[in-house]
Amino acid sequence: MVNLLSIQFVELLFASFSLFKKMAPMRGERGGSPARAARASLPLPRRLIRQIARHVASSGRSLRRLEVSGRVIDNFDDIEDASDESDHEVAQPAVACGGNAGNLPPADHDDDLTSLSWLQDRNLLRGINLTKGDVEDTKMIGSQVIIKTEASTPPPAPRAASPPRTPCKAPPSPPAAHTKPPYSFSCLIFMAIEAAPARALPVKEIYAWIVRHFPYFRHAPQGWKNSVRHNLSLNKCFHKVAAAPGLGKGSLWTVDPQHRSTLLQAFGRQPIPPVAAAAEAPAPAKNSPDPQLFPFLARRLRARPEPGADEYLAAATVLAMKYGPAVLQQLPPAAHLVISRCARDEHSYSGGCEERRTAEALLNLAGVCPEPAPS
DNA sequence: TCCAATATAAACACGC
DNA sequence: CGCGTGTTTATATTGG
Repeated sequence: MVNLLSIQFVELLFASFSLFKKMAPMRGERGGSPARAARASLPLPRRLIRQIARHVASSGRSLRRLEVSGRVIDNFDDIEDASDESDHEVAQPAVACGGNAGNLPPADHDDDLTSLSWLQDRNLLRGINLTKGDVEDTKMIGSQVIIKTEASTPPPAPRAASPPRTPCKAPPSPPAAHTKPPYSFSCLIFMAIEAAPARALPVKEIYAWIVRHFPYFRHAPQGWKNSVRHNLSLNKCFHKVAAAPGLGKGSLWTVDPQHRSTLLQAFGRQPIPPVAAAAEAPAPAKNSPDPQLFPFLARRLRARPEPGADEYLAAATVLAMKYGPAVLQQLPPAAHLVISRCARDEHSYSGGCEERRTAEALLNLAGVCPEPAPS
């Protein structure tokens, strides 16, 4: 079997090289200072390295050493200090690309180099599975990237600043009751509705679900409920259906199946879930979901879903976002295949390529390895 | 700078 | 009238 991860990493290097070439006229091809030359020897885009460092930092650790294809980066001060102007500077890749263009992403994919979602898309961060503790940790990513970390000492002082608006590309801090969840309101609503047995909830229940699973909102300013209602009304992904008799005030809200992929894309724009929450140890941390959180989703996933039913992709995504990828490993391999096929087949309109990339990114994020399509 | 996505606030209507 | 729900508008923020 071909080492897919290695291929993907070669793609990363090739894509970086393409970007490097694209940027050349802007940078001007002059001889550089020694410092510049040293910076230019980085085997990864500077911004990419910073994003990896921030992701590692989100677990309370610090990035100490990053090894890419045998090339070592161990001075991150220089990278942090570098100006934005040099963000895209990448040395010519140290590996031969060997005419792998057939597997290259579309040209516009280069833009994704500046986005963490691109890392997910290319499956590079999947291997990051840091654990708490002070011992040094070494991880392999894509069999060619090695990240060494150590516990940050001292841990960064909590900032009194208000929580960042979501979504944000920066990885979220480890979950805590006082921190705002890194999910947008549409994602929160999506999760709440998808987790419901009937996949329909009245507003009140949506509030309750959010408060139950994200304690931040227990003491958040009341405006967030207004935001939820605003989101339900304005977001065409959510539909109001007739209220069941005896429900009381209000209607039931559902996710429009036609717009589920939009919500999935929104999920794809969310930052990677906190590594601590994604660790396979199911010991529920503070603010982490109850194991019984999504019994219906889990049942759906285990019930050999029909091919093409993208709600299983949604369910898989929601499950993985909440439990971590380990949840999906409990599923039969056939379920992985169905999810994979669904992701590839369901979107055949003009934007299908993007849809597929998003779906595959979500699968990667969820830890599901899509099987290569049969030729 | 522009734009899209999102958050937040507020006003208002409606029905119980 | 109060309250919850739903709609709409306006504005701010953030990141690409």
